[in-house]
Amino acid sequence: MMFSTKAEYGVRVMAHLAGRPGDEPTSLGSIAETEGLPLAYLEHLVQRLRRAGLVESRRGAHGGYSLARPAQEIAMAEVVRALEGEIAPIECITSSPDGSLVCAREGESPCPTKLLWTRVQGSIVRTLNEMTLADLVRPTTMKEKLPA
Amino acid sequence: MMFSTKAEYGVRVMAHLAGRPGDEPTSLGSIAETEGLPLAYLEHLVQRLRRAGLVESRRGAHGGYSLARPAQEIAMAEVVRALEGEIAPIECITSSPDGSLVCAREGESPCPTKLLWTRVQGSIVRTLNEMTLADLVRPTTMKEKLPA
DNA sequence: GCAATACCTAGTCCGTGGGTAGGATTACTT
DNA sequence: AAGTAATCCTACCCACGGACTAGGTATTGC
Repeated sequence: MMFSTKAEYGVRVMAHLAGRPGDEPTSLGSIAETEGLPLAYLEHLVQRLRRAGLVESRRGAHGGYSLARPAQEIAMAEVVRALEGEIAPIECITSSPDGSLVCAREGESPCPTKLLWTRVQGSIVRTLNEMTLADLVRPTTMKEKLPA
Repeated sequence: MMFSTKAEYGVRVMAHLAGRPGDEPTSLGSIAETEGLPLAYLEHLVQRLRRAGLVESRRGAHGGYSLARPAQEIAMAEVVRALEGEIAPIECITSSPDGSLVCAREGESPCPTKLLWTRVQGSIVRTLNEMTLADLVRPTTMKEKLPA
């Protein structure tokens, strides 16, 4: 697999929060329980989400987490990036501040394989940007419903 | 990074082979030297490529490796799959024999996140299938040439 | 004050990536 | 026949990160 459980669990937490439309925060404990995920581990992940400004927290009793923005304004690329770090298929491909793709292997003859990895990265980032959290909680096209 | 150096190095080896159009095999030693990669490690990778039927080998003196098929008939998805194993963004998403995508988490309520990962996988596999080895050695569009 | 929660730091365990080492086999060359 | 250049194969090693666990501190509601 190419993404770790950090992305998997983290996305599930976000989807869970998006499903609770009330502005009352949801405790991580309840999320961990209903999702069947280890609480202590989720704490790490949700911190990443918080530092990225994707969720807000309220401490103390009846505290918990809630989305920092409406679900349809949260691109999945942000979520995955917050959880996994920069999205790059291989190390030598990273995106510079201006958004263009850079090959880290500088002086060398430009890797003939650069074209491949840039395209792969492009397609990943594009699909991740096209989807928002809202698409997860109420899927846009449900045509591929599983047969019995 | 989402793919390991297995994919990176392996693709470079394939691109190297594609650049040597003669049917004389190329020794791994010379590839390792010109590409600046560790020979002993490449030996492992190239075995995967061989077992996948992507390269052919000739043993003994003046032996080496050559492409099993013309470069334009080798989809990069095959290469990456041979090197990295099944292409799946996360563990629960895998492709069944008939090509459809399956969520491993069976009885459970189908992960609401499935839609996300299937799309991501779909876009990766699609771009990887659209490109062939030939595209790497003589890129189709060379517009994004690096500035001095 | 007490309980429930978020927050923080540290540490553990284990698999895998990224190699090395060393030999066995095969085939060309002389 | 010997030597040598290569593939092939098995085994091993080490460091790093993923996937947690543990234990404490700070904050808030009741």
